[in-house]
Amino acid sequence: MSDVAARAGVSHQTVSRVLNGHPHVSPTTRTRVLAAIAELGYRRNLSARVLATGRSNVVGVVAQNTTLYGPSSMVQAIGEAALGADLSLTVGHIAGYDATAASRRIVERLVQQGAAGLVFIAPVDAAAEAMRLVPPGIPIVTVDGLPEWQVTNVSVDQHAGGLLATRHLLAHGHRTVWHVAGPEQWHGSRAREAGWRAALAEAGVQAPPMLRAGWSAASGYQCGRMLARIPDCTAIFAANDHVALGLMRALAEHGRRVPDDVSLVGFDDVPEAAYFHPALTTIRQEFADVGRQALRLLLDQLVAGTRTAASALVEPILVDRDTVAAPRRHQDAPQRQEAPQPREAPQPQEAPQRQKVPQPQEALPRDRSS
Amino acid sequence: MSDVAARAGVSHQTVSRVLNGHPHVSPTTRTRVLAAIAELGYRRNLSARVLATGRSNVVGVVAQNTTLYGPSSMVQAIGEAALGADLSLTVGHIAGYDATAASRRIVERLVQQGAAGLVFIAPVDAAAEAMRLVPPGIPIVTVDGLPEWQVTNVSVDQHAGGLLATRHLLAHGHRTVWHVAGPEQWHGSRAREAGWRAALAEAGVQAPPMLRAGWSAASGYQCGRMLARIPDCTAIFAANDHVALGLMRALAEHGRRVPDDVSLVGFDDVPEAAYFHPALTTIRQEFADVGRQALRLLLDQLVAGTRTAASALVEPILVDRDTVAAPRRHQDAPQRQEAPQPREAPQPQEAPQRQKVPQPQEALPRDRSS
DNA sequence: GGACGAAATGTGAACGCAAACATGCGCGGT
DNA sequence: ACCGCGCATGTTTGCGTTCACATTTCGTCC
Repeated sequence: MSDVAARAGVSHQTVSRVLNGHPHVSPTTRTRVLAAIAELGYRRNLSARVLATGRSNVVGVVAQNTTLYGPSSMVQAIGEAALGADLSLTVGHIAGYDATAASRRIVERLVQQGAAGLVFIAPVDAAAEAMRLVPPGIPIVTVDGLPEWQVTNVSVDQHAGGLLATRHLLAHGHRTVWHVAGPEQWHGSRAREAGWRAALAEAGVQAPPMLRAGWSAASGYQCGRMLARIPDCTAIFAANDHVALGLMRALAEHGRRVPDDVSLVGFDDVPEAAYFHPALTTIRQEFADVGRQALRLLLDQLVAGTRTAASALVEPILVDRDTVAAPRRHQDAPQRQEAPQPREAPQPQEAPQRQKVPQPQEALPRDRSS
Repeated sequence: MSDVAARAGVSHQTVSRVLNGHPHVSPTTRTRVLAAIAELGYRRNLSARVLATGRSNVVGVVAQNTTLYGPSSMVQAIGEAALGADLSLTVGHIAGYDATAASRRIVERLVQQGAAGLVFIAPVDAAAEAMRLVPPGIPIVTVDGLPEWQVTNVSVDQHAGGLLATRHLLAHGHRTVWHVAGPEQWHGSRAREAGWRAALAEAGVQAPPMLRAGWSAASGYQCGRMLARIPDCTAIFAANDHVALGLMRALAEHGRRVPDDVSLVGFDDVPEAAYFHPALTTIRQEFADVGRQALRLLLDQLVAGTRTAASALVEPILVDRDTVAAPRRHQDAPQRQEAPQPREAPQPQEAPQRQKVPQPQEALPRDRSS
């Protein structure tokens, strides 16, 4: 910086003023300084700046399972929003599911780095523990956190999602709705389950036993192998879209057609859900919206200078596609089970009127993979 | 720090020594200092440290399209490897596809932050441009970069992947293989296309016209609507698994069965590919491996203190599942096209011997979504 | 034309740490 | 008994900024 000052024939302080856009700098010196900066290829040292000012404009994000669609979408959205707010982002990626030690290290580092604020993507309790390590002065926002943590939180209303899915299935005339839930540790799983139970209760039907899956197609497949053997099971609410995919495969292998024999609702609305076979009816979570709101709430705290306990809920929406139909008449079902040709096609063109082009304007903007 | 020193009854320098694990500190003072640190909840200021030492242990990652499976897996792997190497990671997420401006800002910031090294996930040219802004002193590794950039690079051997896929289809007796390519700007797309052409050439067959898709199921679906009308098209090599999914749907809607009427090979091996309907034969990219190698190569440069131009190639592997079969005899095909019942089921249980359980031990460890 | 005030610029110190150098202590060897 | 060496610790300085304050310059009003 003093090199620049020397070259421009001014003091270092004037250079600093130019750099920070302070007033009381004459246009001529400003251009002279700017020219010197350009000629020397000078870049200000952010560490020194942080040291001198005591504040930084970096926001830390603590996330796990960032290969999953939800977390990665949210991190991406937070990143974009941060860029817009002229903040820089440091993302700490926690490996694996249980990760208290890893998250502790990450938080520790983020704090030492002087992060101005922290966003915890905390769909499981592990992340909450590390939150204690954050000095009270620095603002926090959780995503998918728990209200009892008493910090600003934003999440999708998972309970409403469970309600939506279950009601949708019941409205088509199903006696009851089965549920393949996600991992127990995830808050979202529990809330969706609660929503499912609530919808069942309000319809006055008893909840069938619940199955537990991971988030993967593989675990959905395992659950599906069980459910396919239960003739009474005509409607399933799946933990997420990939679990639904695994379910569909298992059902197909057992000759149970979707949606003719069993109806299915997923969760998330991953971009490819519209192209499953058949196209998946699902509950859409607007992850990008969640990420943006998280950053906004953090920003609010940053300018206020204090932690708050505000919160935002993003409403999920039902995306109706081809995996939900009215159940077949009850007497048909056993008849079908005893049919000699057990391995039949799972409904491809049998109901051509459902064969709508899967809304390209809806699915196109969201590209995945490779 | 001086507070700690005062409390422990030593000088600040001794505290510093303890913090950095320097020798020549007696065990008793060490424990005393440690105790004082714990009591005071002291945390060293990383900015000051960076300022004083001139070196930082943060690695910058410049990435775009981090919601895609590939990039997110790689970022995740880099993050885990970095944690292991006691480095911290700053991830700059570039929004959208064209992003020279955004990447420039991100690089600028990373450099100012004093990043010790940079990883560019650069599957398109946009990222390369910003690479010029990095001062020559600081090491760079690109992922999916181009050899002519003259920097250390690691990528999956996409050419070999194209070769693998095309040869596999040809080996099953297909006259030729069609290709639905990914976006032209992506280096990987071009390399896969080249591999496809090479395999075709070595078999002495002419390349059919090539289709261009995005990475999404939606764009695959659009391409599939065209290909489904071409009776000669019996084998397709898809840009990636999601494109393959879209293709499968379009083919099914036109009554063309996979693999009976047309065989299909995808790319990536996303966790749910084994649960597509039918299970997708695909080329697996070991993204996590790529990420780890990238960090290793960066580390090598960090200790060497110079940029190098080493590089690593990760070999893709063919994962054979249920979407590739021998083509039907030629006289069968037209007969099928003229059949009065045009909308028939796309091969569910007709070939039960292919109905293998989709290797749960392979798909289980990789959980996605929500 | 002088005084006053605002604008423009400069000066010194401090931020928290680590590196280099300086000091004090105890030990063993001749 | 003395010297010298190595270990343990303290002191000083500087990293590149910004901040608070001091100083100079310029325009303007009476």
